[in-house]
Amino acid sequence: MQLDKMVAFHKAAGDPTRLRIIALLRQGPLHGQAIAGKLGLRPPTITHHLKKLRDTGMVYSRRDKNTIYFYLDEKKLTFMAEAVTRIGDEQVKADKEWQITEKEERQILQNFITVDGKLKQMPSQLKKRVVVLAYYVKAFQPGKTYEEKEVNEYIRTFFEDYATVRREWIMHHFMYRENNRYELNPQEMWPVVV
Amino acid sequence: MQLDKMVAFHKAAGDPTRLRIIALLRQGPLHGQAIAGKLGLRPPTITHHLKKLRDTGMVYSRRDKNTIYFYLDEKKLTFMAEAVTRIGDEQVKADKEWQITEKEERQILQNFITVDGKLKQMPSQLKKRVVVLAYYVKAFQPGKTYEEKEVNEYIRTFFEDYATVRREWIMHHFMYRENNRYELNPQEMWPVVV
DNA sequence: CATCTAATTAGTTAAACATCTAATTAGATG
DNA sequence: CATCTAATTAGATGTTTAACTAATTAGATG
Repeated sequence: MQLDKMVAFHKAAGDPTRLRIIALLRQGPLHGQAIAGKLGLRPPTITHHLKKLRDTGMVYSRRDKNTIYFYLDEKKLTFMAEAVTRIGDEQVKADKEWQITEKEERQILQNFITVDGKLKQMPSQLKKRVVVLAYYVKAFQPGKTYEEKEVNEYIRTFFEDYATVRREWIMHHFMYRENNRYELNPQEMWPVVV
Repeated sequence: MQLDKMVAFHKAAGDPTRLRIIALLRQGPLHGQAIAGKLGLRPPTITHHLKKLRDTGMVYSRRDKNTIYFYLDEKKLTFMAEAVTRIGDEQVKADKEWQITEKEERQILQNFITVDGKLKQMPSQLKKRVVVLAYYVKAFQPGKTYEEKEVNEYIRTFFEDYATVRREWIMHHFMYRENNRYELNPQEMWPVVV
């Protein structure tokens, strides 16, 4: 995540009124007037704050008749909130040989994957491991959720140790787990390779 | 975590210069002039920013001769960064019968713990469970780290299902795990009971 | 198409804030 | 105790921002 996006996120979260809006939306969607009422503020003030929250992507809206409902995207919120705990990692990666060409990528996949698509072994070098993890995770459909069993079964079609692969997908933010179901993260949360 | 502390945290993190300072300190401690040099700013500016970072508790300092080194407290940083993803939970607790007197606490402990200190069963009601978890976790020394084996052994002196207890301690932020070692969190991170 | 509702934009005001220079303080050392 | 180094405080300046009122816009509906 780049610096100015992180700044925008924390600036957005760094205001009592906006934090209270986030707290309200965690309970479920609300429309502007309702928020204004609950907080004892005027509608334009709410618009002002919602604009900042929406700019970060953690809030989105849907219209129903005349009323616009605002929703909290808890996944995005969590991702952005945790980004500061990893700050600098991306730069380190960018410096330290983390650039990768398509040619290199092909080479890595060729080295670790057999002709019939099986993973020979999990690469121990981080960069290579991420390339391999990204390759296999693309089989999942964005937005769809999967049971742990399904995930395990899919992994076993190409690698025996399914627990390791599943754990690494979570660890590197390719997927996340909620209520014991698994779902692909948006690509912008994936580690920066290629 | 209360609202104004969260506001202060995100205000502190909502500035590019301060985020760059956090990124620098993640690599290890630095003194003021070094930070000023790396960021191309004047020392008073760094003092100004460090004051804000220190006020939140995520940065602390140690003196060595004439030079003051600034350290990042990554545990505190992580805790505060993640607090926004749980915002409102505490209020719900505070409303919903979450006040507890010392008398009630004694009663709960008496009900669930035998005379020789064993846990009869894990309470299913959240409030009671937290009371019990807090009681047993106090055996650990603040600041000391423990191997998973040690933790398990201790739990087994009072309850068979050590995995559950260990997991709940982590889940409720009584302890945290790092490099496969366990350590007590500061009490301010514990759930608000008593 | 006139009218209603909810949201947004425009413009104002007071407060907060990031940065700088200059002056001061806190400790260490000869 | 004079002097050095590093950090902090004080004060100034320009920018950002949270809140409001008043005016406008975007859609829905009779």
